Order: sequence, then structure tokens, then C-alpha cells
Amino acid sequence: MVLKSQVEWALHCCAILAGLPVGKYLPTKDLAELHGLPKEYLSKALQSLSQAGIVTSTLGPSGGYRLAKAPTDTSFLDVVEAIEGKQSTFVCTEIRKNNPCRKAGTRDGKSCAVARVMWKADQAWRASLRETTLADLVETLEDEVPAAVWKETFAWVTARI
Amino acid sequence: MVLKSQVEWALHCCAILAGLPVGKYLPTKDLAELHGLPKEYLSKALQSLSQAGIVTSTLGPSGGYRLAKAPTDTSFLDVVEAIEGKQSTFVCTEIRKNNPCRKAGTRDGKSCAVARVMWKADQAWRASLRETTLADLVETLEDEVPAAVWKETFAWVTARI
DNA sequence: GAGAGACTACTCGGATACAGTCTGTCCGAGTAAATCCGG
DNA sequence: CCGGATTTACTCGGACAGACTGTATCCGAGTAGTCTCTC
Repeated sequence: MVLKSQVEWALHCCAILAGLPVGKYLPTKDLAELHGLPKEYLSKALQSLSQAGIVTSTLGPSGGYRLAKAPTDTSFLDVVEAIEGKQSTFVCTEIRKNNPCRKAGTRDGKSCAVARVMWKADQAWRASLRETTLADLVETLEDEVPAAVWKETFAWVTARI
Repeated sequence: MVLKSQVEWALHCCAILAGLPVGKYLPTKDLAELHGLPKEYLSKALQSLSQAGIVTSTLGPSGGYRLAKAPTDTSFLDVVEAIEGKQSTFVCTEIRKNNPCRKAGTRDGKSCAVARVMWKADQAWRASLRETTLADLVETLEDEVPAAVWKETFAWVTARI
């Protein structure tokens, strides 16, 4: 069970979009070039973000994507769920119902005990992802990315919008 | 990102094996019949458990599987990792290195900030899975499964070993 | 020079192929029990 | 009747196909900016 690469791409793209001047848009082409990714496929990840209401898109020249909300209002979980979907990582197929020793019509009080443990872990994972926002990510990056690279990157971006 | 169904199967099988008389083995055939699963494919899950040292197998008549350790010594995480592997749910491909604004030879002090957040969530998930053991599972099942079904099931199992 | 209209070029979005993993199946190697035979 | 060798039947384990999701790509619909022409 491994997250699709689009999750990584989407998060890095969001970090860039978070640093964009307000009202400006950055097209997929530039985001792809900046991260060394296939432009056409990256656009699918951005489409998912758009449908989830995380980013907003505009067409035509100087079009592209920008964040739809303040960076403080979008968590890692929002991005992950936009790409992977909101369903739990564990799906219970209720195999206990196949037990030949069950008489027809047996009622189960609670949901499957196995599933409950798995779902609780899933919740813990999501809770952890919910703790960090895009604003936190940008703050961390400002501290850690070498100043030269950071500055140069946004000069590169600014030159294209 | 969804766990494979083998995880669910393996956990339910472990619950049955935990209730087995000491020294006795239960074959794949019976485990499959008890859960309504394809025997041949279920055996692959059990093979993974065997390789991980969670269960022990024996060949020949009255052969099969039994737990290799006490139920208190095997956690949900052990089972999940036996099936899904131990690698993190998030793999960082270091796309930050593709940034055209990076001068050759730029050193990164820390690992990618995006990856760190994702890995932390992965750890939270694993920690939650580590909290519950097979013994806890059996205890819960004893409380919740209708007594008739529970008793009948182990009578069914006992009749075959 | 200014404004309106048409044009152009650039963007996203969905529809379309390819690949890898998950799911499912098969058969052979090996072993423990049961059988058979001799003492 | 008892012990041992042989047979047998049952088990796991790895090798072999099919289905589905993830990956990658293409082309069309739509729009914002630009250019041109007229007043």
C-alpha cells in the first residue's frame, strides 16, 4: 500500500502556489518544468485539486492555477484526500458473514472488531495529516531551503506570470 | 491507496489460529472454507505470515498453520507489515532536486519537508496498529460475537484437527 | 489617439492507450500419518 | 501382538495467467490578451 506519486507532486505544487502574488496564476507547464515532471500527467493531479476546491483555475494566456483559500486553511489531509479519495485505507468485506457456523439471520451488534482497529489507525493517520497546513509547510521551507535557491525559484516564477 | 484484501484475511485467520489448542495445526483449506475465501490465494497470505515469523507451518496430514508466538506478542502492525511490506506509505522521489534554479552541488541539510510530514503521519498510523495485539482482538471477539456462533465455530474447527 | 471588434495563442479538461500490481489459479516437492508385512 | 519399512494422501511453496488501478499521453473546448481597423 503506497500513496500515488501525484500526492507528492500536488504538495510540492501547492507550496509553490502558496508563494504566488495574490490574484496571479501559474500554469501547469511551469509547475511541471519546475519539478521535472510530465506536464500532461501533472495536470491530472491539479485537476483533482481543482475539483476538491483547493485550487482555482483560469484559462487563456496568463492563466493557470492559484490557491483557492488561504494557505492556513488547507491541510495536508485536504490535499491527500483530493488525490487519493476520502475512503478509508481499510475496506471491510464482512467475511465474518461467510462463517458456515452462523445461523441465517444472526445479528451483529457492532461492526467487525478487526475493521474497528484498522479504522482507528486510519483515523490516527488522518489526524496527523490534518495537523499541518500549507502555511506550516511554507514556513518550514523558508527556514530550510538554501536562501539562494529559494529566492532564485521565486524570481523564476515571477518572471513567468 | 487501499490495503489489499489479504490484510483482512490474515487478521481473521490469526484470530482463529489464536484459539487453536496448543501444538495443533489448521490447514489453509479449513481457514478458507471458514471465511468463504479462495483457498489457493489465501495460502499466499499465510505464506507471507509464515515468512514474517508470525505463524509456523507443517506439512502432511494434520498439517497446516499455527501461531508461532503467543497472541500477546503479535500486533496488528506485525500482520499488516507481513502482508504489505515494511516500507513507508509515502515514497519521496526528491523532486526538489529537479528544480532548475538549484546550482549543481547544492546540499540539503534535512530531508524534504513534505516527506517528513507524510512520514510522521505514517508513523502515527503504525503506532496505532502497534497498540493492539491478537490477544486483544480475541478478547474483543469473545465479548461481541454471539456465544452460539463463537462456540459452534470452535467446535467446527476442533472437529477437523 | 482612442475604442471596438476580430483574431490569435495559450490555458484547462476530459477522452484515450500503456504498464505494473493485485487477484486468482495451477502443479510439484516434501512430510507425517496410515497401512502392510514379517517376526 | 508388536515393530519397522513402505505406501499413501495430504500439506505447503513457488511458478503461471487474468483483471484492475495507476501512469502517461493526446486532442478539443473555451478564454484572455493582442492586434488591427475605423472614427
